[in-house]
Amino acid sequence: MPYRPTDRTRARLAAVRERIVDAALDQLAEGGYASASMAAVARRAGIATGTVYRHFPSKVDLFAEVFRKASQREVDALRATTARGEPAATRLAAWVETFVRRALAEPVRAYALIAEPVDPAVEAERLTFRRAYADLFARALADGVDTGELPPLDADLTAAAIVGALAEALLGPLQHRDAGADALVDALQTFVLRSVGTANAHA
Amino acid sequence: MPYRPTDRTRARLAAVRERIVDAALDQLAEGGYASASMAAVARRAGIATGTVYRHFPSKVDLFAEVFRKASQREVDALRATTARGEPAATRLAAWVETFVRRALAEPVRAYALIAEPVDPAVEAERLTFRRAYADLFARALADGVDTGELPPLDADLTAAAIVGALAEALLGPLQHRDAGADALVDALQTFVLRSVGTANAHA
DNA sequence: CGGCGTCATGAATCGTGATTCACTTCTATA
DNA sequence: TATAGAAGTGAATCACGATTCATGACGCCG
Repeated sequence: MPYRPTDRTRARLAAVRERIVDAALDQLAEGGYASASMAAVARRAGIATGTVYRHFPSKVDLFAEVFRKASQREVDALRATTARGEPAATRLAAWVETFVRRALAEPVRAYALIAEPVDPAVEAERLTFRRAYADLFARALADGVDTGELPPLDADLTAAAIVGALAEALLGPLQHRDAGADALVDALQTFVLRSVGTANAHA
Repeated sequence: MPYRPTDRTRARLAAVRERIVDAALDQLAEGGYASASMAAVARRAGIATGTVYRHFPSKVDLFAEVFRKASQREVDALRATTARGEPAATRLAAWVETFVRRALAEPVRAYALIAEPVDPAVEAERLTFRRAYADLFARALADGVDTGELPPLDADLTAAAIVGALAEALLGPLQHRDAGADALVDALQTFVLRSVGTANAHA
């Protein structure tokens, strides 16, 4: 029984794996998916190309994890801004603001996560990103409908529509740093709150 | 001066060019962008691969024209449903219905036009598609604001958001033929009309 | 320490599909 | 009809980046 990875080794491997995912995220932030070749990711992680394949069987698998991690991070950021008890309108407004400001702060990464063309197989994984958002919104919407705060609506469809609206509305601003973030936040909050039947735009 | 293309020849060349574009559109409808290789388009048009290059310098140029033609066709379909004098709410509701039903009728093509991953350079051209829609909506919104029918809003941003909302909300239904079209139309009309501050969902 | 796997390496391989080009077939004139 | 060029052809070329794999280095156990 000449070999059995020890804890120390196992920990080092896990660290490398994480370094690869982080490198991929950084690469996305810097040059988008187009720049995220396996060679580029490996170089950034400080390892050889082939080593990436000791941790992920394929590029698709790697980016599945990358998108999963990014989704988690973004959704956590939204979650942190409000608690479940607060009025639905307040929560939605806060989420829109956070979503927009975070996207504008990291436009290249946001574009890669939201809309940049990726391989079809990776596209499927990117859906986790949008779905994670949509789920969050859908739950808040359903709560709002239950409490009578919001009028009846299809929570899942509406949530998807909201996510699509935010993404599309951001596409222009993500490329050309034109309008002020404040105005953008304001206009999108108004749009979203109206879309769910809440007139009072600002809680 | 031994050769100079005659009118007859010029017309035949134009016809071939158009046949190529139509073949590309058909290919999109049948197998999406993923299936639309230059060889496949050429085969469908009944010509050799190299011949395509006598009409378009590159695949990007070909698909620029393809998306332009598709956009024109779709936007014309929306335009045909309403006239400029009608109430903004009526027009929006009609457009949503037409948009959704046309997409559901040709899901593969709709997916290719709306969301399928494409080469980055082609992606830029696909924006013409979304932009054409957004422009149409933006003009109607601006009119509605002018007449006082709609509350003040950023017409361009709102139009983009609406297009994004429709596209995203359709993604699920385009893949899995699950819910009924009627319910989808209804929910999206409600969403859109609310989002522009018009409570009376159905004109 | 000695030897058995693992791990890491990165150059070479592979697959894919756009693009090219040497050649053939037409078209339009004299 | 003969000829200069244009149009059509499709197999070969090319580019590109994911993936593989022969080789060397290292960690683990007796």
